[in-house]
Amino acid sequence: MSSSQEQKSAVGGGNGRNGRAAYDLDAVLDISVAAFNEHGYDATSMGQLAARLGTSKSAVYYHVNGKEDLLRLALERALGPLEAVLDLPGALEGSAEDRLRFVLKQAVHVLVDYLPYVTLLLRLRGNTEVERGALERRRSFDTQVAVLVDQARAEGSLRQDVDSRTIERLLFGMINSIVEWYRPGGSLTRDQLASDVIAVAFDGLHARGEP
Amino acid sequence: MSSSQEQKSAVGGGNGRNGRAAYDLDAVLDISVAAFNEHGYDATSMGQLAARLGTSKSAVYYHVNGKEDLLRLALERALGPLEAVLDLPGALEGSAEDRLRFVLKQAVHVLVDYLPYVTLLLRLRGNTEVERGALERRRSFDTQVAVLVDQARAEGSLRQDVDSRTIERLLFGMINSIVEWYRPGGSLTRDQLASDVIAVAFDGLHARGEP
DNA sequence: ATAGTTTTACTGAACGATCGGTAAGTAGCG
DNA sequence: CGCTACTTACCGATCGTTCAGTAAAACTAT
Repeated sequence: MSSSQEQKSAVGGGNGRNGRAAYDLDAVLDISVAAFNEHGYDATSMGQLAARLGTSKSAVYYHVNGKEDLLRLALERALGPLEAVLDLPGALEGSAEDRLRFVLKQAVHVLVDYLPYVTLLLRLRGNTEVERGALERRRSFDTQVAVLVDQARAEGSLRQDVDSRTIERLLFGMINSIVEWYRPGGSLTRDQLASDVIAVAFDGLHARGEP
Repeated sequence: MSSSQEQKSAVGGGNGRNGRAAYDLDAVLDISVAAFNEHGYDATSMGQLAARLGTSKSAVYYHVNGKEDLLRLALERALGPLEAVLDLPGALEGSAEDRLRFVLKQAVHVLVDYLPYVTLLLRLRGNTEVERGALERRRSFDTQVAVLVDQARAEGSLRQDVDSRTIERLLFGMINSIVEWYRPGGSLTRDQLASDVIAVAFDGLHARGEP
C-alpha cells in the first residue's frame, strides 16, 4: 500500500538490447543528479544525461516532463528531509543551545545521507521559478535556525561579541561546505563528522578547554 | 610606458551615438563577472553580456577572445591576490598559529576586496581546461594552508581530536561561504568580519572564555 | 591648417553546432 | 489487442563565434 520507490532500477545497467530495460524514476534521478553535480545543471544537456543512462534523449522524456521537472523532483528530495529536521522532537524541546546542537547535527546527517541532492540544492542560482522556489524554502530554513541562535544567545550560552546572524551564516557556511569534499565510505564516518563539526563550532580550534 | 589599465571606462555608460564609447577591459570584466555570478557562468550567454554592456554581441569580441577568455582573465584576478598572501612576511615568520591566523585573516580580506572575482572562482565545476587550471591552483593554495594547520597542531596550539585536514576544510568552508552573503557597504566592516571569523574559528561559539 | 592614412571601436548579418523538446512509429510483453 | 518502454527523425530556438563593413578619432604629411 505504501508508495514504494525501490523496484527495479537498472542503474549502472549494462542492458543491451535484451528484454525490457525498465529504468524507474529513482534511477533516472540518481544518474541525472550525479551529472548535474559534476558539470553543473546548466552545463549538463539532456543528451549527456541520455548517454549516461545508456538510452536515447527522448527516452528520458518518457520518465520526466523535462529538464526542469528533473530538477524539481531532485530538489524535493533534499528540501523534504531538511525541513523535517525542524519538526523533530529534539528541535522543539530542551534548552535553545541543545535544540541548536540537535538541528546542526541532524543537518549534517541529512547532508551526508542525501549528499547529491543537497549538493544540487546548495549550488542553485535562481534562474527559473523552480530554482527560486527552492531557494525560498532554503532561506526559510536558515531563518528558523537563526531564531534558534538568537534564543541561545538570549540564554547566555553563546558569545555576545559576534552578531547572531553572522554566527548563523558562518555555521552553515561550515556545514554546507561538507558537500564539496566529504565522500561516504572513507575513514571519516557520518557520525564522527557531525560531532567534529559541533565540536569545532562550539569550542573552536584551540587545544585548551578541559572536557 | 608602463602597461596602464585604467583609462576611460564608460561602465554604466549612457553613451549614445556621440564620440567613441570606449569600454576598456576592466569595465567589460566587471560587468561580465557580475552577470556570471548572478546567473552562473554557463547560464549566461554572450548576448546577455552584450545587452548589459549596452553594445552588440560582436563588440564584446573586440575586447576579449571569447567567453572562456573572459573567464580566464576574471579568475586570474582572484587567484593572483590569493596566492600572493602566502608570500607575505606574516605568512612566513612567527609561530605556526600566528602564521595561520595571518593567512586566514588575509584570505578574508582578499575575499572581500575582490568579492565578485573570488565568488566566480569558488563556483567552478571544472568543465573546461581553463576551469580545471584554476581549480588546480586553488587546490594548491588549500594544500599550503593545510600544512600550516599541521604545523600549528604539532606546536600544540590546535586541538588534536579532530583530523587536521578536516579542520582545514571546515575553516575554508566557513571563510569561503562569505561570498554567498557578505556585501560591502553594510554595518559589518571588512576588518570586523575578518576578526569575527578568526574569533569564532579559534574560540568557538561558547560564551565562556575570559579574554 | 588641411588632406590623407591608419587605427580604434564598433554594427548587423550570418555561421554551424547544439540546445530542450516533440511526433510518429515499434519491439516485447501479458 | 493493448500497454509499456522505448527508437529514430526532426523541430525551432539559441548558443558562441566570425566576418565584412564603417564611422569616428588619432596620427602623419604637406
